[in-house]
Parts: sequence; structure tokens; C-alpha cells
Amino acid sequence: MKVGQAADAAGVTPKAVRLWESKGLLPPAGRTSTGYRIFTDEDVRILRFIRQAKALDLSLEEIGDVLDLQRHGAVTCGKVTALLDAHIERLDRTMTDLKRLRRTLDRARKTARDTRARGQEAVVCHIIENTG
Amino acid sequence: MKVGQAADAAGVTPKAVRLWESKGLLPPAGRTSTGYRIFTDEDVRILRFIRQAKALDLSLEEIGDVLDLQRHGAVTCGKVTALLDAHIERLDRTMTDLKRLRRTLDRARKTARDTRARGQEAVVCHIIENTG
DNA sequence: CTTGACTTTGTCCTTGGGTCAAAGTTTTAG
DNA sequence: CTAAAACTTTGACCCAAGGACAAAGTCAAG
Repeated sequence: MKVGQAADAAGVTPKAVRLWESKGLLPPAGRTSTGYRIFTDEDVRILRFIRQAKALDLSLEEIGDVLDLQRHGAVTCGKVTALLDAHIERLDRTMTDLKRLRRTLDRARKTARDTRARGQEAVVCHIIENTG
Repeated sequence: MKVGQAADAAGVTPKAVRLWESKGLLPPAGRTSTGYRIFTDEDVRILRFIRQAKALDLSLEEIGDVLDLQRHGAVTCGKVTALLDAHIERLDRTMTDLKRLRRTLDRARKTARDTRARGQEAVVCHIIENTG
């Protein structure tokens, strides 16, 4: 099948399919005599896999690593678990950062409201200078 | 002072200073007869402001908006409050998404561990396929 | 045979800079 | 004073992960 059909079957865009192929996540697709890419059902399975993995917020590089391991017949759940653990750790760090940011934003907003309540509406607002 | 000194004084890189100037966050810097940019203490204050605002995760565009308002003498805490409110709302949505993702990752990891515990170490790991 | 739908490659755009190159300038050390 | 080191300039290319668009070729249906 051609790129449009393969993309539809996997629930992604043709552009994404070409990008992923160019990044080596898919083996190079076959070509017709006129240059059109030809995809197999196996390719579609890989495309679906990539889509699912992206839903877990894995980067294309991480997904490529897993796919390479699979191709070498070496993908063990232990390896995937390690990958997910590292990913979860990263995510937790991000969320910690965001929580801290959220508190800072709340403080900044409170400062803004207080300043406003004191009727200093027309002066330059120094909220941000005071948060750092 | 020149770009390096200004950058040091503000705690940012020269590259960032040039970028921010090119995006209009800074007024165009003066130049020496040989083309070197000249920055004033006021410029450094603006650079610090941008750095603080970035610490609040505001985009350069948002920061530029605030700076433009300031230049028109029109920055009221009401406007900044509105900007921060919108930003906080966006942040909360992001965190909600991340929490959902975290649960999905936890489930995926549990599946991996369970599969591994059943001694299927050598088979292709189907964790990701089962999470979508 | 023509029209429309599809595909190809290519380019530019996004965010916020990092990195490198070639060339000119300034400063510092000897 | 001069040579080297440090700094600055512009420009170009790079990252993620595609989106949008263009020009040109191809395929299928009427």
C-alpha cells in the first residue's frame, strides 16, 4: 500500500510516516517503478507501535532505540521497564518543577492583586522583578 | 558596555541578548563606530527583567507584550494579573495531562514487571502495544 | 483525455537558543 | 610597538516533530 493508506491504517499523517522513515524508525520502504513508497502490513504495525509509544510521551529517539532492540530480537521487558523508569523519573522532575513554578505564579498574582487593591493601577507593575 | 559585559551583568549569554534584541524585546542597541553594540544600565535592567520573566515560564512573545505595554506607560497590574491568570490556567492543564500520562506510565511499567516475573524475559515485550 | 486525488522532493516556519566559521576589533603581555 | 589572545560581528546550520506550501510527476475514474 502507499503512504496515504498506510498512514490512515495507522492513524497518523503521511508526513509523520515519511519523517519516521527518514529517522530510521521504519526500515526504508520499497518503491514502485515510479518512486512511490510501498508499505507492508508489518510496516503498519510498526507505525501503530510508534503511535502508542508517542502516547507515552517517548521521544522518537527513545522509540527508535526500542525498535532497534526489537530488530535484534533483544527487547526484554527488563529493558523497556528501565526505559519507562527513567522516563517516569524525568516526568516526576518536570512535575516538581511545574509545582514550584505554580507557587511562584500564585505569589506573583497575589502581589499583582494586592498592588492593584492599593490603587497603584497606573504605575509600572513590578510583579515580575519581585519574584526572582 | 559591550554585549559580553551586559550579558554577564544580567546573567545570560551574549547569544540570548542578541536574540532578544532581534525579537524587539530590547530597543536596538547603540553601536560604536566599528559596529559593536553598546548597552546601557537600563538595557541590563531589561535583560534581568526578561530573565526573571522567563523563570516564570513566560514566552518571549508574552514578555515582549509586557515590555511594550511598559514602554507605553500602560502596564497595569491588572493586565499582568490577566496574563498570569491565563498562564496559570495553561500550566494547570499541562499538569493535568502529565498526571494522566504518569498513570499510564505506571500501568505500563507494572505490565512490564508482571510479564517479566512470569519468566517471559526473552520474548518481544508487548508493553507499549497494550497501553493505547 | 481530462480532471482530481495522490505522491514525490524541497523549502521555510515554529521555540529559544547552541555551535561553528570567517573576519574584523580591542585588549593585554612581552 | 607588536603579536597573540580575547572579544564581537554576521551568517549559516542544528535540535524536536512535524505543519504548510510549492512544483512536478503519477494514478484512477469519468
